[in-house]
Amino acid sequence: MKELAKKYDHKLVEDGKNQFWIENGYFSNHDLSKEPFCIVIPPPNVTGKLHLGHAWNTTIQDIVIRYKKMQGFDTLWLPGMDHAGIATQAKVDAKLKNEGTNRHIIGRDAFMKEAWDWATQYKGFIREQWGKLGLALDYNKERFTLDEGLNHAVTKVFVDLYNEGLIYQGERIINWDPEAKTALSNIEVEHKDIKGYEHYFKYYFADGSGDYLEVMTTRPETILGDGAVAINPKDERYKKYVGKEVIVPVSHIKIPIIEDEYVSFDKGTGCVKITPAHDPNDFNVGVRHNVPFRIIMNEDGTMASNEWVPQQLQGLDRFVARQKMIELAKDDNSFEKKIEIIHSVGHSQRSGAIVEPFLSKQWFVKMEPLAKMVIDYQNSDNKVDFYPLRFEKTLLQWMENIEDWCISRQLWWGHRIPAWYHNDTKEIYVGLSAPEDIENWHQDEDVLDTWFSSGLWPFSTLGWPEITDDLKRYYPGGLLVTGFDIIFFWVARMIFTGEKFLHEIPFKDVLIHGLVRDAQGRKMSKSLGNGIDPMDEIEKYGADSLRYYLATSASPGQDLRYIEEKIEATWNFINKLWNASRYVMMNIDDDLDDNIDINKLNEADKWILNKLNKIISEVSINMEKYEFTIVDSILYNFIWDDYCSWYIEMSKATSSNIETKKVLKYVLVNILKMLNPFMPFVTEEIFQALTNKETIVNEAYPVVNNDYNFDNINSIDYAQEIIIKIRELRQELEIKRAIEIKYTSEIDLSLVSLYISKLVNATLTNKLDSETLDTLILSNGSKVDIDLSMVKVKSKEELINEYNDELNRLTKEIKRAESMLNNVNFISKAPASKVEEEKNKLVDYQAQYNSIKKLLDDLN
RNA sequence: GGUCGUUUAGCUCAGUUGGGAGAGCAUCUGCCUUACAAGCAGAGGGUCGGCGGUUCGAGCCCGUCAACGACCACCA
Repeated sequence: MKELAKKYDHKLVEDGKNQFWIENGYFSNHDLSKEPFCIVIPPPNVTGKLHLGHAWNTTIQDIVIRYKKMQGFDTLWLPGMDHAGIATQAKVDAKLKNEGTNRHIIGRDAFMKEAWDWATQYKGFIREQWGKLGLALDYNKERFTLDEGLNHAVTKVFVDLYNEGLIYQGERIINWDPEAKTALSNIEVEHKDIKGYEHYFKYYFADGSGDYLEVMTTRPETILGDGAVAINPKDERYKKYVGKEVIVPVSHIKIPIIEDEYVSFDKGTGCVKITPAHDPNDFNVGVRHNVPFRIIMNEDGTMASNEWVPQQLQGLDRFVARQKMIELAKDDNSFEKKIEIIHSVGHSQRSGAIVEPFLSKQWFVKMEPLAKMVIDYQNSDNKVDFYPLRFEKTLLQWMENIEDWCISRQLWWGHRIPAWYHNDTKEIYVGLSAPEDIENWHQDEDVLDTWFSSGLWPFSTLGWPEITDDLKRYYPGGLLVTGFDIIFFWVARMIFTGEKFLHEIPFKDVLIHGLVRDAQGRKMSKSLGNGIDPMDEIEKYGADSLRYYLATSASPGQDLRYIEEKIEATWNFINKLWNASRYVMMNIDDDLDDNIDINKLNEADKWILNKLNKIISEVSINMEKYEFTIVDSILYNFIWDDYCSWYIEMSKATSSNIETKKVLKYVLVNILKMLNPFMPFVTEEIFQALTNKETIVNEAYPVVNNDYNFDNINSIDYAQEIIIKIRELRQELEIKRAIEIKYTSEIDLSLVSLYISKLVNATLTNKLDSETLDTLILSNGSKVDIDLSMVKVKSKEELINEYNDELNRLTKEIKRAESMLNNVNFISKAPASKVEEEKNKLVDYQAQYNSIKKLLDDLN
């Protein structure tokens, strides 16, 4: 038998094990005779290293995969990474800038090579980190969202949706990121409350009367794009001006006053500048009233150089231009005032730049029919089950109010849009491959939103659109695990693409977790510098500690506050397991056979086997529901209290008994198996040493063994009551452990007295001569006398007080039980088992009461 | 404005079909009892945010209020 090191050293334990699992193909050899169970990993971005959120997310998946494997499924956990369009391109751009160049200088091909090199490097980092975490991934099937196969899937989806009219090209106001110089989808815009100003301008009437309309804007630079001023048709204040013209401040062009229901009375001044090319609402008004679309800004957020923009403003950054506009308006007496406000402003999720509403031609996915499909699906019996359930509502509400999805991005790093334009006729061709007379065509320069390819991940990774064996076998998957922050970005899109193209939603269950926060409850972020590198924590506490801590510290859907003391506590738990295992191994021989003869078991053996059966059943139920915090409390209490503190200690009384040794080992093996999905490294180490088997990962999950159900093991409960009482007495009366204590009992304790003797050095005798006794009333009311003649005993008053306290407590309990049992409604409505339970309690309480009453009467 | 979450011991959090309030850390006391002092044994500490309702019975279900937080929408 291998030996365990004297000290638990997580580094020694974890070193090499992941490599061992991979080399033996434990997670990549697939037994096709078994039922398949598949999880696809949420592909991390190739932009950086994994953070604690990734560690949490992947640990949960790993636990489920390992659990399912032990349950006899052919599990596939498919790894991969995401090319992360904007994010990666920004990183590579920054790198180029550092090297004194940029992507326009080096050109598209050279840039793509740089980006691929970047991606390859970061894929390596990520794989290394996955290895440290010990993830049961099948690396043979690893994919990347920009792989050729996945590109094939992306193109096919684009072409099919285009041919069906669900993808279209349109000129619209989109969210423009002036820093990344690309369009964004609505959900890539984060609204933040920031300080700004309401600026009030005077729009003088063109008739030279000197009168004016007051117009408010938060973005004065857009005044130059104004094509009209609108008022509400029912607004009596302004109705008379409709049809007249006003003069735009600074640019001094004339624009008409129009009426539109869109304008409200109570917001601003009731007069709204209409800037169709720079505001989505104005765009709609502009279309209705044929207001000219005047683009006054460049793609980088500087002011355009055209007839609408005065010379002094051309080329200025939009925010500089904003101030300049105010100054120029003051000069021509058209600036009224500004008022400071806090308002919500859209920021690019990736670059952080303030998003500019921008008129531009982009590709869109028509969402309504797709969203309806998802809603219908969730109303069917086949629906995806969300854990926790409330996130289904989040998804559906979004689907019900969905807007079309802008999918084109003005980037290079991504899936090229499969659209070509004819050089002469301007005709559009959309297809799986380029037109044959390619010299007459040029391809759309843009790439697709990263989430377009991520949205196909559950089947593109399995080879779709080819109908591969993997696709047939592993689609749809069993579970998706992800954070609530990407339900819209990712989960929703996988659901409708899966339903649309494979007519089946890509997973049965969706398990949603929250965010990892710092000890103060703040988001971990670069700007706060409060991020924690999971690799540092693994170095300090081991992957097992980190995994167990993450998996068991928050209930599903809740955020997790990272508290270092708690991961220390987890380390202590593993250390406890380690030492208990050492004890077991020190006491059993290599040739111990595993067949337990139930006729030779001691009371404690039966007791722990009973408990083990009970917790196996409870743990299994909660593993199925992903309730890992509950699994934790069951296992933790069983291992630390029942197994270590009670059973191992009691087993020392019968340590030479061969059946006890078998039970010690049997229970430990089952513990290791139940802990294995959570802490694969240390359980592997102990299991190998304990059993001489090759690995724990192919073991079957524990099941209830009906041979080990024993009735009436309550003598151990009585023994525990006596042990606790004697420990209290020793503490209170300062009786050293070396001094033996004698006691007598009304009930037969012959089967358990050896444990009491071992644990608290107390001996069962037939009769006590001593006059100085303390008496314990067991939970069944019977009496145990404890000899205290060796110490100064309690005074009569102290005893009377103690007994009275006890009687008071019991009186309350009896009253409570009686009132319940006298309640006709309780008897008739409560479950019979509950009524029975209360009756039994009452009998015990009364027995205890009578016994103590008698003691008290004897004293008096 | 809409939706959702959180509120339980000093701190961080569990508590899932409603049936006598739990853990870790912290605090106090006593122990190196040969697996474990990163440990063992004991102790103290909570009218489960407020109010109302349903129920034989509510931390748990319903209503309402409050505080904190998240997301969505709007923002001339």
